[in-house]
Amino acid sequence: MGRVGRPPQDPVQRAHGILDAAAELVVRWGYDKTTIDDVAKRAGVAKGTIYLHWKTRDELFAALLRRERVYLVEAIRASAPATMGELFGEFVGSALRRPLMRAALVRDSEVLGKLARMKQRSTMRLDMGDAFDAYLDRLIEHGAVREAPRDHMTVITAIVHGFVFLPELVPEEAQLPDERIAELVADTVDRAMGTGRALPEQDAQAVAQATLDLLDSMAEVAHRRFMASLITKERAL
Amino acid sequence: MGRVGRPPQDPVQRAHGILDAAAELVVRWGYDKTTIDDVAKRAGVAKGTIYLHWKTRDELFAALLRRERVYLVEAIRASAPATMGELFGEFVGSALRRPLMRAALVRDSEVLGKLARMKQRSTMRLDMGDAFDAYLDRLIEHGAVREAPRDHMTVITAIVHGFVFLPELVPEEAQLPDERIAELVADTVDRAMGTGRALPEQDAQAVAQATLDLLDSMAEVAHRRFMASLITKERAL
DNA sequence: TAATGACCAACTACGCTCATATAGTCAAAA
DNA sequence: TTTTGACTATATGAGCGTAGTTGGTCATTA
Repeated sequence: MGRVGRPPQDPVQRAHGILDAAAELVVRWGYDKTTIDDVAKRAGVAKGTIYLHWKTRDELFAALLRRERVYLVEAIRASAPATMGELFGEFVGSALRRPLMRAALVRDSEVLGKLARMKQRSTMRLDMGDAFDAYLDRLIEHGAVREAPRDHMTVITAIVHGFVFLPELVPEEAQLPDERIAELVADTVDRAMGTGRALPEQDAQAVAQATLDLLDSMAEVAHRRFMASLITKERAL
Repeated sequence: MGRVGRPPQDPVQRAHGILDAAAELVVRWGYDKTTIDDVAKRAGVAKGTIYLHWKTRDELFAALLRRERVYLVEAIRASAPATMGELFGEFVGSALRRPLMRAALVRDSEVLGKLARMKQRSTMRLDMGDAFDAYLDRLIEHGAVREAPRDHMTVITAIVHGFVFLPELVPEEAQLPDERIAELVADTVDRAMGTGRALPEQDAQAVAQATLDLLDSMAEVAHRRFMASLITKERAL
């Protein structure tokens, strides 16, 4: 009995190819102007194939953003931040470098189109939730973050967004390079949240470890969510 | 020879009345939906009268925003901030409370309409320019601001905007009251820019004085610009 | 069995017309 | 002399029919 039909592709690999195409087109033309036909053509698959992976157009783009988050977290993790400041500095620096992530954070309607006007996803909160609270507690234990004025998450949100929006706020000639912005974020976060005192080596190491642990956990969550959105159809491939 | 014609109104007072009407309507209906006829009716003057003050609709609204700036600066001044943190804390607190100022800072297109998409006015920089640089220098002299990482203005812009945008960024249930946000801004700015050391009484007073001086100079500039935009026609009234 | 692309219904964009609304003017009123 | 509001030219937008797209399906193909 000879095998019939064409050899099956690796679905994950194919999904990545489709997302690559989608990413390219969305960054160039914006969500509203990017059609499924375009994506299929660019990815070198038939339109129907895309619908083997995602039930709707929107789900394809949801997967795209989830993948961006995976890449972002991995990039931050790769830079091995040792303090909370470095963590968020790298977050902003990397986000500014990634057009899609930047558009998602700034809700750039040129790029996101109607997506920007829809549900304001928890892109910012990054689905950290509990994990981040636990991280903060660990830092407080080690004296890296003061307990005082509370609302840590709020302050960090404001600082991070303030710097992410910066390119929109200042005139062309006053723009700073992304790296410089990342430095300023790191410095500002550390000063805003820290105790001002230098940490004993012991504690500094614990903080670095806690930071990496947080990133690992975030990477894992992000990755799992992304993988789950690669095949949205009921039936497996 | 008996005087002919109707008694002239005080032009400045009348302009304020018109701006009051405009402010109310713009906040309620947005710039795009607010017509000159509406404004005239609400202000109790004829349409022609409005054109005695401003050559175009846009100039009327420019004057409106300039007046908002005057009120904002006066409100900050009235709170007598003694540190740079308090200065910007009060700035954000007051701005959040004033719908028009808030809309201008956030570029809320619901309220500003096409105005938001037009020239991004120097609303934020507040025409402080040189005065603010001089202020910073004075604070550095007195040890209230460290010289170090430079880009002070950039950092402050980011912090201020981050907190101004906060209500747009966090979900309903996590909203903080304006007063709390103002506190957090004050704290964040002081920590981000300060030296961490406490100031001798002497210097603290000098800082407070410098802050008031800055506000006075800003108030004066804002007021002059506003007055100049009350009568835009060539011929005096 | 896995992948395709022709197909279809729904939607969008567009050109056009017409009625209404509106910014700005100016002769007349007070 | 100051203020007015009827007046006008332009802008805006609703309505509508058509041409062209586009998201999503599924019988057919390899």
